[in-house]
Amino acid sequence: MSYWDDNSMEMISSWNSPEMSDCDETSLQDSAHRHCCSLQIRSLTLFHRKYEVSNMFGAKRTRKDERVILRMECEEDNPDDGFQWRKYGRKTVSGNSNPRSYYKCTFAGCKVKKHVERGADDVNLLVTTYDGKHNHPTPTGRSSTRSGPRNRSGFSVSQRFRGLPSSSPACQYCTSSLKPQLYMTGHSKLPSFPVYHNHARLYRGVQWDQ
DNA sequence: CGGCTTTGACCTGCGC
DNA sequence: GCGCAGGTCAAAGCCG
Repeated sequence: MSYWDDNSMEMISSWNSPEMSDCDETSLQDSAHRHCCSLQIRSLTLFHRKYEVSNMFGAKRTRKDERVILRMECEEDNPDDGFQWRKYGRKTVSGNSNPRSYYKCTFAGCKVKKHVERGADDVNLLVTTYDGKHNHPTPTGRSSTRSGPRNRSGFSVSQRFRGLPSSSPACQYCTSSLKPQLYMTGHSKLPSFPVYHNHARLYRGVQWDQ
């Protein structure tokens, strides 16, 4: 890998196990697979890389300390990453007919935000951008006074699969070579380009299994 | 009733 | 300085 720090080491070791697959319709119906995927998304939140790469798009935007962009295939609009988010906005951005949703971490005092959007040419491609650094550990469960999970959009698979063990058995679907791909980190604001599945490889700062 | 999403309006930063 | 686009706010409505 061309970059290195303690945090990234933690992230890399987390990502290498277990395998992440492309979440096709069939595999997403398997609860073990969905839980497996959610664990790996959670691992990504441990990754905080210092700003160190140039902005290849030439955009001159205000820097923020931490930004991580995750690209993956998933049908969930808001897949579980281990934290609880509250949706505060939704916007259609130029170049992408799919709206972008904005979320804030609901933990008291935590100012981490993220936004999620679908790929312009592939609705199964989910691009999640994290802004900031959590100042609290990953909650063990969703803090909610409600007795049961809700079905409305924005709630994660973890609520539905909370009963699964934290170390789920090997996932039968997680054998694909396609992994969720972190393709840009440390940039302040997203350049206004549509997220095309076939072109994302050009923009990634980090590519898995290279 | 509390906490959530939705959604239009507003704010702000950047490019020209 | 202006216009555009991204990001945020907040009221209204929904749901358990």
